[in-house]
Amino acid sequence: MTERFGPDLLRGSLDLLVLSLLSSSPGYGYDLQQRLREASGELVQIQAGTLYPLLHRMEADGFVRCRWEQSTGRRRKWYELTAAGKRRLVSQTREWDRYVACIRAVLDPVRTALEG
Amino acid sequence: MTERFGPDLLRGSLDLLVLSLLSSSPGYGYDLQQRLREASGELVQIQAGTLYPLLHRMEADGFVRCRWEQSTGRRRKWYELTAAGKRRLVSQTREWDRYVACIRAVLDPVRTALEG
DNA sequence: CCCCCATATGTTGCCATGCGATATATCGGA
DNA sequence: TCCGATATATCGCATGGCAACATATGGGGG
Repeated sequence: MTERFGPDLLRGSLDLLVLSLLSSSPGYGYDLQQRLREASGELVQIQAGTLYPLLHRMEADGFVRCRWEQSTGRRRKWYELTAAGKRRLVSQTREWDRYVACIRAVLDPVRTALEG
Repeated sequence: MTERFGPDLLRGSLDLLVLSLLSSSPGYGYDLQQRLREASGELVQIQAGTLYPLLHRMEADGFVRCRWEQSTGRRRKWYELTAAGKRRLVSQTREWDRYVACIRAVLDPVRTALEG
């Protein structure tokens, strides 16, 4: 099994990943944790101590809205994207793409020197 | 002019970028700052308060070696990659590629839903 | 029936690091 | 002479991922 990615890498896109998961369908913390783990091929395992504060921040920023679900067995806090959250997802995705392209532009000359 | 990238994004690849620049040719702090600015199309402007500690860290880790150059006018501290630094560059590049591919894998389903 | 594990959410303190501000010094040109 | 670019360095702040810990409950096996 390949190693997990370090905090410094994750820092750049954890918000975006969660936004993206919520865009597929609403979810609660523990659920998002599993979905991310699965979707990333076990490579991104967001910790509880990271995820819950992150969700709280997003709620404070108005990107998600949440509601408690008590009826069906377990007590769960369901999150869904707001309109602002959807806009955020789009802009964050663009930003990420721009960033990746930019890094590639810096690395590529060296890369060809190394491999070519 | 497009906006600069935030600290959280930079965190994932600043080391790699500097390693990459030094792999092309040795350089001193201020020089690397300019080279990175240029190579990134003005998008990555590493601050002095970021760059110098970063270089010191890399030296402590044995990835670069440095020597003062006083003779030609200005006092400059030239850095070059060590063998460990070159190995580091290769492994960090691979790690970055793996990461980008992983994020893409998570984002792509949503992306097609948004745009397609 | 009880115990343990998975589920579920939360907080606390630690640590790494990018950044703005500040300090210091020198060179060259207006 | 003075100012801006060059050049290196450090300090304190804010951010956020993480391990550890706290708490609670549901369900299955012994």
